[in-house]
Amino acid sequence: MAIDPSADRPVYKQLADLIRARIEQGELRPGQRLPAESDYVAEFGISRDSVRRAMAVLRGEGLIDTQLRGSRVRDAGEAVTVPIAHGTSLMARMPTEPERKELGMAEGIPILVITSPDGETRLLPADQTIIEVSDQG
Amino acid sequence: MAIDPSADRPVYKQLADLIRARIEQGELRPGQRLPAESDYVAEFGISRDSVRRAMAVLRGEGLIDTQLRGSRVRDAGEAVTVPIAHGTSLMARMPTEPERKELGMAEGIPILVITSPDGETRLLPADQTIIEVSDQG
DNA sequence: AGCGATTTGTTCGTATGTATA
DNA sequence: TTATACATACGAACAAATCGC
Repeated sequence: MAIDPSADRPVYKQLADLIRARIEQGELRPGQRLPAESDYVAEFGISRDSVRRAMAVLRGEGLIDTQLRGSRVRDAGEAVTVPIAHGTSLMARMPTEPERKELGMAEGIPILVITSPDGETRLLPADQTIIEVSDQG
Repeated sequence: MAIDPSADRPVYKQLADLIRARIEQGELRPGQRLPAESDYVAEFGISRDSVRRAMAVLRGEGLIDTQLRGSRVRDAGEAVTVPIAHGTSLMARMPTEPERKELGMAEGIPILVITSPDGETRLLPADQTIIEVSDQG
């Protein structure tokens, strides 16, 4: 139930699993503030370092967003449906830190690299984009 | 050139920038072993904590892969071109830690979620996949 | 087969800085 | 201004896996 420091799985991953489950089960809803790091320290008797690692895992998964004021469950937000046409190719990767800053993206969000038949490329934040294959570009 | 602890940018991000530049410039090639954490500690006179944070940044960007034996520059590898047809929709996100383990993926690699017109979904590791829009699925 | 050295993984502690309420 | 909460950075210790001898 709680966290077992003697378990095989590291404490911070156990906590990440626990919080992730609470998010997926709707116990923590999008936009909602998570308890402070110190709350988790007190609740489970673990170090702040372990709590911060757990938060870093969840940020890396794009599940939470941490500002200076605390962490919140990320809102799925409104994704724009982008139509792409025949001959277009597409891939996804993580942005580098400078790219991420440039695009004003949160952590844990991939970018879509869309290459048109003419060779032109677009970078789109994946959390705001749904690709739909259409007849016409 | 080196790392300036008094700079605005955090030490670990400075180191990440430095190593990333070496990778992008080909000074560190795909498959090549990076210096050990202790080497960077000695080279720049920074803490191991900062070095590990820098490595975590680069792992999160999918640029390096760290095993117990050390970190290596990730090989671009062969991506399979997957054709998708009209009516298919697509999005990308980071896998959760359990998903990542399940799919046997390295850190810092997004997954492509492809939904066919019939509602069937496929999960594909983004580093092995290039999407190509074709007439026929 | 063993055994030590290397290297990363985890976890604690402490301290200081910075932004927000 | 004070209190809260996260960000960065140092140090220390031990565990676990791997490699070379």
